[in-house]
Amino acid sequence: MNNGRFSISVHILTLLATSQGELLSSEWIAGSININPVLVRKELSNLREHGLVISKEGKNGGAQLAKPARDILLSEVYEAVKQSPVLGVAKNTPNPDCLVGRQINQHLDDLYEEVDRALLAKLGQTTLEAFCKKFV
Amino acid sequence: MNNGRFSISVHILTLLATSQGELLSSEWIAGSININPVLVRKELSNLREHGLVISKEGKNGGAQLAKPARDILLSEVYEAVKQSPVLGVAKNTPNPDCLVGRQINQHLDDLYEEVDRALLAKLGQTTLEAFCKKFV
DNA sequence: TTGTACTGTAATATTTTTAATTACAGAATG
DNA sequence: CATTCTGTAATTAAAAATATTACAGTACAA
Repeated sequence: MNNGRFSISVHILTLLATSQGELLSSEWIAGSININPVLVRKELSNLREHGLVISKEGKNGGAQLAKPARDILLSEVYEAVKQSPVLGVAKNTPNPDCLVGRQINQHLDDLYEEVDRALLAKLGQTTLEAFCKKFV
Repeated sequence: MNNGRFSISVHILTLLATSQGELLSSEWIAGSININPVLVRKELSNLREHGLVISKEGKNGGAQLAKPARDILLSEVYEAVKQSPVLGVAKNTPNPDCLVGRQINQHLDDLYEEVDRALLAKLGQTTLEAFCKKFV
């Protein structure tokens, strides 16, 4: 769902934020997270599309933050990564001959969107900078 | 993660709540959700352990709510079903030689717990009864 | 101007997770 | 005592998440 990718993106952004604007390579980042560099590049690609990082190709290339850590909210990271509400999309195909079955997906989806808004509000309380300050 | 199971549990409870205390069989419930009856029995088993339903074995057996729908919060359903925070457990095994890698799992877990509390607070605003009233 | 060290991305394979199925013992009813 | 349920374990199948391989393209630097 969203999980692993959120963790990975936050990890990447934390590394970038704590590296004084230096360009970090996907290989180096992958070494810190301990995952495959291709996955890192995929996440960087996504973060780039969402305006959170920029990257430079070629020798001595790598990635850096697109804006100061204090201007990045964790809710933005979540939005960049999320594909569906945390509780998921109601995806069963219930029996349409049943009053409950016929309507449940709609009601669940409504509920899931509400929950997601609460979650975004919570994540919006923390900036990347504040998160990074926890690392001592 | 938690997703499919939460949907299924809410569906089950909605059926029970709208059935006037009648005992519903797992087969019947499975027909409304359109999933395998064994999965329904597994979820019922879990809901029973959490005091939300009671069931009766043998012929003409089935399940019913353990208490009135107005006394069941959706947060209770979520707690009955959840195995880990919505955003997951930080489960990578990052590089301990890296300042960020060494600490990130702890900080992510802290964050995920906070988020989960916000989510529970949100779900705690809705009773099963209120949810059922949406079905017309 | 060419070797080297990167990124970007597609395609494939592997692993993990989730859901479905099969199987059967035990309980309650009529 | 046959029938219709539940409860649960074990197995299989399907789906999703991750990892790997492969390689074209870009930039630097000697």
